Amino acid sequence: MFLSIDQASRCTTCAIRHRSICDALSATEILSLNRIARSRVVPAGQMILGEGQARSVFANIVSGVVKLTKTLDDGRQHIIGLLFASDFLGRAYRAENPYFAEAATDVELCVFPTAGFERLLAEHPGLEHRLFQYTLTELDACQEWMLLLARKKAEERVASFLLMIAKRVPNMECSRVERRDEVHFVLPLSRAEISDCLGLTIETVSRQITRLKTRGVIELVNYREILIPDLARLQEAAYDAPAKVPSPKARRSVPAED
Amino acid sequence: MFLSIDQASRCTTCAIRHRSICDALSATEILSLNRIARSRVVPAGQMILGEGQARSVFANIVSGVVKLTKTLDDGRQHIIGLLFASDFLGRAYRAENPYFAEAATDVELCVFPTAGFERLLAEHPGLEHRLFQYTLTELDACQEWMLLLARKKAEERVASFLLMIAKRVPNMECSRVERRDEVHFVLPLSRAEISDCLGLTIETVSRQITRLKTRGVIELVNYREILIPDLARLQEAAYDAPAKVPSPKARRSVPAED
DNA sequence: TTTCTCGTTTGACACAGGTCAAAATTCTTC
DNA sequence: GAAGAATTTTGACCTGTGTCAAACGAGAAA
Repeated sequence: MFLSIDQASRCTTCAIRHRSICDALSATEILSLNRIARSRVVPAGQMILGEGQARSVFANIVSGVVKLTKTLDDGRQHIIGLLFASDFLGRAYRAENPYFAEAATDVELCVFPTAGFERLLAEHPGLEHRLFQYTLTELDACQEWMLLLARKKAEERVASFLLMIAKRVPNMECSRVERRDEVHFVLPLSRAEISDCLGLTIETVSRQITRLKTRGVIELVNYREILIPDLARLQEAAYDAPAKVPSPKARRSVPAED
Repeated sequence: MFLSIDQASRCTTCAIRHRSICDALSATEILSLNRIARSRVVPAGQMILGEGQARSVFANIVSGVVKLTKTLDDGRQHIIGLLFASDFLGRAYRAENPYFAEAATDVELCVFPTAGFERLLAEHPGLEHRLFQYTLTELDACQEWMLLLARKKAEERVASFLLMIAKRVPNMECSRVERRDEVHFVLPLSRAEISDCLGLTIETVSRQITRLKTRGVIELVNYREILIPDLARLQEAAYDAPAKVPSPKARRSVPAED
């Protein structure tokens, strides 16, 4: 399970080095992390971290997609987050992990042992600072997603989801020449998983994808492979334009004087 | 707007001292915060912080309830969070504030000027650590709420909301003697605001409250005042029992070997 | 090739929750 | 107190999404 990698070169050749938690760390901090890091490959569908599991796991996602899920005990479930390459997995300072982490695709991880990582966190304020920054970004994304779940219609949700994927999944092995504004990607999730992201059913997701296809907003190469001819049109379908200033209709409050 | 308070005694007599961000800070850190803090009272309905506003505001909520909202530009809106006494308002390290903050009830704040607070944050790792902890708790709550928005039915949502309020709003000015397990509180939000928390309409919230009343799970003293005869029953109605172990129906993934 | 399985789409129908409108209650102001 | 405004409840009806079931691929195995 643990691949042996040449320690000296690992971080210098790391593909996510400058986008992950490791960016903006001091040389000492990087070195300390490097010393305890272990590479690990997890096949699609395998559990990485159990909900309520005693201790957390800490890891950078090097490649692939990880899904984080929460479940009600009658089986209703929701994917509270997706982790892509350069994202960080693991909840510091929590005795129990509040969610369930599973590889959505084959995943490469750079794993840090729990005890060692927590020690480093205590020793290096720079590392904690970086993790704090990352957590704030997570919180932003989570609050944005709440708005989607609370107020967007099915078609807007599906469009928003595709937009999010288009922004984060790199256009790998793409045979055709890409035009400007054209995006091509392979969905890392099944329809069932997409519906668990969006608070919908499989059927509704499928219908809305068909609808977007019919309207020409997206093209399906096959079930998993999607081509976006014009990102702007998808963005429009996603209603991805939070108001800068609250509209008069929605707001009634008095502006602050101070 | 800025009340003058005796600096020396402010923190020692502070009601939220041991629950807020200020708890677990060193004497030096508390003193530094105290030095820049200003007390401020905001009447219900007044805006505290605008969405996308240039710089953030930092403050402890001393009393009252603050609502944080996000709005789509056709007026659809959602309350992404409520802040109660001892909670912290303000997003560090963000140039633009991602939400809109407004006093839901009359609110007492302990405000820290932006520049001063950020300087303290840089100087005192202990303060940043505390804020990080707080942010993690916020993220937990946010992810829990996502599950509610994605998968709970209207009645469960309303029950969950009342449960959350029952846990956080102290039973003030309660005339009748409280029995064991009996909770009594004044709703800090209107039906419209509750519906904006739950991703529902006013009418649906009203109907579900009526339904809970009919079933005897709650009692209405008046529109705003609610009595919970038995918290356990409300908890049941809220379906507030996330699975510890994913149910076989919902999960299909292979457990990790490692 | 055929057959099987799994994931996806499509169709028919039901119902939870949304929408619109009016009545009831509470709060505010005079 | 009365009058008016605002909030909440209730009712009637409608629609978007869920549910159930069947058909349709696309791979995998034989």
